Amino acid sequence: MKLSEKKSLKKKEQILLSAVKIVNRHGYDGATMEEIAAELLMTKGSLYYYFKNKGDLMYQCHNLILSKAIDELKEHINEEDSAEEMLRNMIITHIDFAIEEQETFNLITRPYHTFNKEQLQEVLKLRKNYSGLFDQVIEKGLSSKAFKIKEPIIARMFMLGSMNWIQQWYNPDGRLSKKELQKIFGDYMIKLLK
Amino acid sequence: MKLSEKKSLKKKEQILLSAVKIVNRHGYDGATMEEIAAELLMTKGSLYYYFKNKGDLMYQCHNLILSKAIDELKEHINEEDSAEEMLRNMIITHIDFAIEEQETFNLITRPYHTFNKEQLQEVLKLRKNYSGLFDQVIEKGLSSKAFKIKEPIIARMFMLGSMNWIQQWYNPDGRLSKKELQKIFGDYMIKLLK
Amino acid sequence: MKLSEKKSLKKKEQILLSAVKIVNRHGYDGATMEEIAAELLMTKGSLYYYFKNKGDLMYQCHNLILSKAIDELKEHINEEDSAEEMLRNMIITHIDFAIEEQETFNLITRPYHTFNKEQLQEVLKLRKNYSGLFDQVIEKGLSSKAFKIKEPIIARMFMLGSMNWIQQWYNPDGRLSKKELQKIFGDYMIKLLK
Amino acid sequence: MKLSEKKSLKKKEQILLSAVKIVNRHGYDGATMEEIAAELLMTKGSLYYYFKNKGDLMYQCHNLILSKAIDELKEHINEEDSAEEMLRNMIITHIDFAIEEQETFNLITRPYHTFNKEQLQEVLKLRKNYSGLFDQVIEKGLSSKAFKIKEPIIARMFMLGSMNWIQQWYNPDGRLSKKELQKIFGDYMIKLLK
DNA sequence: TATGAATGAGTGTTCATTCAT
DNA sequence: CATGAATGAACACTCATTCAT
Repeated sequence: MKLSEKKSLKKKEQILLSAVKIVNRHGYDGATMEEIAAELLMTKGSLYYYFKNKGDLMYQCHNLILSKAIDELKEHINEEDSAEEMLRNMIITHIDFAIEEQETFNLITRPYHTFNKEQLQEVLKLRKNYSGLFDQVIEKGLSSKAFKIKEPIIARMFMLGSMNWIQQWYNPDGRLSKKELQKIFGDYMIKLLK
Repeated sequence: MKLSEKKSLKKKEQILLSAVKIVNRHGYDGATMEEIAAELLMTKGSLYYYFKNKGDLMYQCHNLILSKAIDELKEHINEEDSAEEMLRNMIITHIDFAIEEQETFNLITRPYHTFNKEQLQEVLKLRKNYSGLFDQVIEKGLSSKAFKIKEPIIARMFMLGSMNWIQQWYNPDGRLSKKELQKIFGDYMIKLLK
Repeated sequence: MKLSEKKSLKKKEQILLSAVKIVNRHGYDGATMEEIAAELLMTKGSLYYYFKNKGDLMYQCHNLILSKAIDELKEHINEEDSAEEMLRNMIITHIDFAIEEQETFNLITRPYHTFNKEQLQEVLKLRKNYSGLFDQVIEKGLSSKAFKIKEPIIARMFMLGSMNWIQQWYNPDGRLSKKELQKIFGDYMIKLLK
Repeated sequence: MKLSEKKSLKKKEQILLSAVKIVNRHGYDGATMEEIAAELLMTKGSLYYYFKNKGDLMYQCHNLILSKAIDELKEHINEEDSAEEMLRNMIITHIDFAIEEQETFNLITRPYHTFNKEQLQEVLKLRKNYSGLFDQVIEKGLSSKAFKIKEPIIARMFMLGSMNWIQQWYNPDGRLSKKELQKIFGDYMIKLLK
């Protein structure tokens, strides 16, 4: 890879991070190319050198965060730990993303409104990937008899839903710290699965 | 009340229902006055005869659905039934709304973006009202020793979150019918609380 | 004239007075049919029974006030009084109208924008009429050698302009009362003409 | 300053001049962004690149003309000339602006309707500035005993009013040329003040 | 590469006007 | 006579997108 290409990639990433910030603040629709560019002291025209259009940029934002989350989740999956341990770690990660990344992690309302066909396909693939990791661990728990549950898929969606909702009500200055919350949610999940 | 006033109220309701439909389709921001009017074979100008502005219309949509939901929930609360029975019924109702009403019931992302100050205040009041009904039943279950749980508020949010998420993945043609889903969710909730 | 016609005329006058009030408050463009009607607890649709359109109503407002002013001016013109006395009285009247009637008496900026061709013609006739009364008195003063001035028409416009401007700066709570103002303006006018 | 900035400023000025033309033709309310843009073969969207909104543009129009007028007035104020000479020159300038710039110079009816709070404040400051220059010269005439007048502020408003009115009746093809008019008005003013 | 500038389609809102009842 | 209701044209404003330099 040439130096110039490297530079370009770096810039692209910078823009992406700036965009993520704005999207988390104002949502996909509320984010304007102007504001994203301003964050980096650029002009909106320049964004089109790196991204085909707004949709593309938005898609890559979501993709970036989602991929990051997948990577972090994978780190918790291994042979040594028990299903319960792994799941508790995954819950911590998910809640971290839900609270910290807000909108871009939001496994969005009406994704077909924000993304085009190809993007949507890719997004759905990633999400399947993401959910699959949870399924995998639940499956492991089931085969080791640690968990007992009839509809594991529904249970997984049940769990993810409850965690995604956190961003609607979480208050950093609230009675419970993020850590305590993660602990409680872990407990509930385990209780649910056992 | 005069006949003409009745008629006007009816029209207002018609518009509201039409708006709810559009909002459920495209979200609050995506809904245009034009499309809402077109649904009723009117012109957008006419909408302003009944509603002060788009914000007002959107607010009343949300208010309408939320109030309906509250009313239905209340029907399930009484002295005879056990906390478990009541809760199961409430879950059925909530899932019905989440699936059927989609966006307008969606206990929205960034409500302060969609609603103005006064509207927001009213909306938050209604939501508190709504959640309060769940809290009430959980409380009853706790005092009758039917439920055992340490953080009832968190549990309630856990439950509501999992149900709100349903609209993201529910597929009417899927393996499980809505009814089956409601049953399973009920079971999970009870397991969680016991 | 039939009773019904009399009634209709009365209603027309009521509307006119209401319209004058609104116009004085918001200007010709700023006045809305809605507000004018509301002032009389009517609905705007009804106004069209009495007036062809907004332009017509606006025109008749101006016409009404202007005619009233002409009538009052005429009362000051007679054989006995000196030109100076008559002029002083006319100044008092003019200033009264300028301050009290504001916009409707405003011998308007861009009348061709507010009025149509025929209306404009009529308005210009009335205004000529109005100015003519001042000219008449100035003429009288000139022939009686009470006044000495070379360009009486210009002088008259000079005088009217200075008085019309009063409504831009007059403050009822200011240092000078309306009466004092009228006196001072009278003095200045006489000084100018002598 | 960079070349591009200079260019931008120039464009801004062009737009301003175009806007002034349109406003003089149709008034502040009557001027549409569309028409202003069309005058320069632009589309209205482009105007918003240079001005925040219509109010801003309108304000800057008025500000521009008023500032220009103040500058020209100031050129007539100096130590050598007599108060009378200076005043005659100022009258010429004022009448020039009143006739040539019409609406934008019009020391407007209901400015609080056209301008927002901050703009209004600035406008009023400029106007005070403007009137103050006249007051200054009158004051000078009074202290040199060239003028004798009891209420100099009222006299100044008397004078400005008479001149502002000129734009209502001035006809370039009339009996008197602008120059002759300016001479006559000067004479009247001096007569008034002496 | 980056930018300044321009565009045009879209959207909410206002309001005079019309008309059946 | 009066009204409720509907209309449609007009207008300010936003914003993604384009493109010459």
